[in-house]
Amino acid sequence: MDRRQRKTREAVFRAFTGLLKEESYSKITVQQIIDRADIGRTTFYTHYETKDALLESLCADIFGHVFSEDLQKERTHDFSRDHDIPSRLKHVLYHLQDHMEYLPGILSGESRDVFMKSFRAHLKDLFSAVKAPYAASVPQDYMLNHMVCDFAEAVQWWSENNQYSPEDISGFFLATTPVCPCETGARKRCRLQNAHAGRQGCSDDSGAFLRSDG
Amino acid sequence: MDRRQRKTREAVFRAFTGLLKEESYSKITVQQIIDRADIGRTTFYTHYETKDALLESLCADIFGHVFSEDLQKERTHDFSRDHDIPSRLKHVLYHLQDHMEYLPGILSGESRDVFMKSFRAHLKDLFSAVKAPYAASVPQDYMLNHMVCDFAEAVQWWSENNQYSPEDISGFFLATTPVCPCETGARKRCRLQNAHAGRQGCSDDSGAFLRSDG
DNA sequence: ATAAAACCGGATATGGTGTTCGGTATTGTA
DNA sequence: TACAATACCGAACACCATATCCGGTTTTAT
Repeated sequence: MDRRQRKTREAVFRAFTGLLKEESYSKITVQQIIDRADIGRTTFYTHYETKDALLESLCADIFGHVFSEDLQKERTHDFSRDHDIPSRLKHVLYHLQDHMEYLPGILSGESRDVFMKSFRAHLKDLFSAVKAPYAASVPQDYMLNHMVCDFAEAVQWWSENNQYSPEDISGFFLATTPVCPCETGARKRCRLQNAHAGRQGCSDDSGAFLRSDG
Repeated sequence: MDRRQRKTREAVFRAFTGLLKEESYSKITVQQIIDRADIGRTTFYTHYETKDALLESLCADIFGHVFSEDLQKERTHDFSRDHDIPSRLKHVLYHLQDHMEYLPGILSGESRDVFMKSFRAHLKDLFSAVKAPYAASVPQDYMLNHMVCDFAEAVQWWSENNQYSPEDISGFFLATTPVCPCETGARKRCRLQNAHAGRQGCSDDSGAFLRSDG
C-alpha cells in the first residue's frame, strides 16, 4: 500500500482514538478529526465513507486483535476452543486493556450499538460452547444473552473503574456468572487478587494498526 | 392547567410514542412529531426545550408509573420496601408492560442512555437493600452494578422477545441472578410458567399521562 | 367584553455531514 | 530522471435537522 495512505490512516486513527479519550463519539465532529489528523477534508472521505464507517473500522481493528487467538485456532483447526472458557475470557480482557483509555468514549450513544453488536457476536460464539448451567427453567436464548450481557457489562464497568487488573475482572465475572456447570465452585474459589498484576503476557503485538481494505 | 396545553401535550406524547413503535428515536424528526401531533412548530418548542427534553419527559412519565409504588411507600413511611424484592421486581415488570410496544424504539442509540440512566438510578435504589450474596470476593460496587445491569438487560431482552409474561421474566432474572442470600434456592424453585398470565393486577391507572411542569 | 396566554406557520440562523472541483505534491516505475 | 498514476489539498457547496423569531389568530378564564 502507498506510504501516503498508510500515514493518513495512522493519523486518522490516532486522532480519532485521541479524541475519544476526551469526549464521546457523538460529540466528535469530522472536522475535529480532520484538524487533529492534519489532513484534507476530501482525503478523509476517500478513506472512510462516513463517520460511522470510521467507527466500524476501528471496532473491527480492536476485535481483530482482541479475538485474534480465536481466528488463529479456527484457522488451524485447533478445537481446544471448546475448553477452558475462563482462561479465554482472561485473554480477551488482556487484549482489551490496550484499548481501555478510549473505550468509555465509545460505550455510550449510537457508537455503543456499533461496538456492542460486534462484541456480542464474538462473545456469543465464545459462550455458545457453554452448556446451560441453569437447566430447563430458563430459555436457552435468554441464558446465552445473559452471559454475553454480563461480560459486556463487566467490561463497561471496568472501563469506568480502571484500577483493576484483567484477573480481577475475570474473577468478578466468574464469581457472579457461572459460565460452566463444573465452575459453580468458582464462587468460593475466586478471590480478589489485590496485586495489580501489571501488563504481562498476551503480547502478540503485530503492528497492524490499520485496516487493510481499500 | 389550560385545556389547550393538556391537549397539546397529549397529542405530542401520542404522536411520539406512536412514531417510536415504527422507528428508533434517532430517526424521528421533530417535524414528524409536529405533523403527526398536528400542532405548530412554535407550540412544540414552547412545551419542550429540545427533542431530548421530550424524551426525558416521556421517561419521567414512564418511571413515574413504573415505580409509583415506591413513591407512595416512601411518602407514607412504609418501610416494607426492604422486604420481598422479587415481588417488587414483578411489580415493576407489570407496569413496564404498558410501555413495551414502543420501548424498542428507545432502547438503542442516544435515547438508550437517557432511559437507562433513569432506570438504573431507580433500580440501584431498589437493589441497594440487597445484602451481597457473593460475600467479599467481589466489590460491593460491582455487585450492585451487576444486579442492576442484569435486570435492565432482562427488560431489554423482554422488549425484543415479547411473548413472555412479567412472571416469566421475573423468573428468568431470579434464576440467573440471586438478589438475596435467602433466595439462592430460587434457582430450583423458579420454573418457567408457560401459562402467559395475561394482564392482571397492578392496575393503578391514574390518567396522569402528561407531565405537570411548565 | 376583554386581556392574557396559547397557538399558528413560514422564514431564518446555526451547525454538522458529505460532495464537488480544479489544482498540487508524492510515489512507483521505466 | 522523466512521467503517468494516484494520493492529497481546501474552499465552496448542497443538504438536512435543530431550534429561534416574529407578526398575526384563536381560545380561555374572568
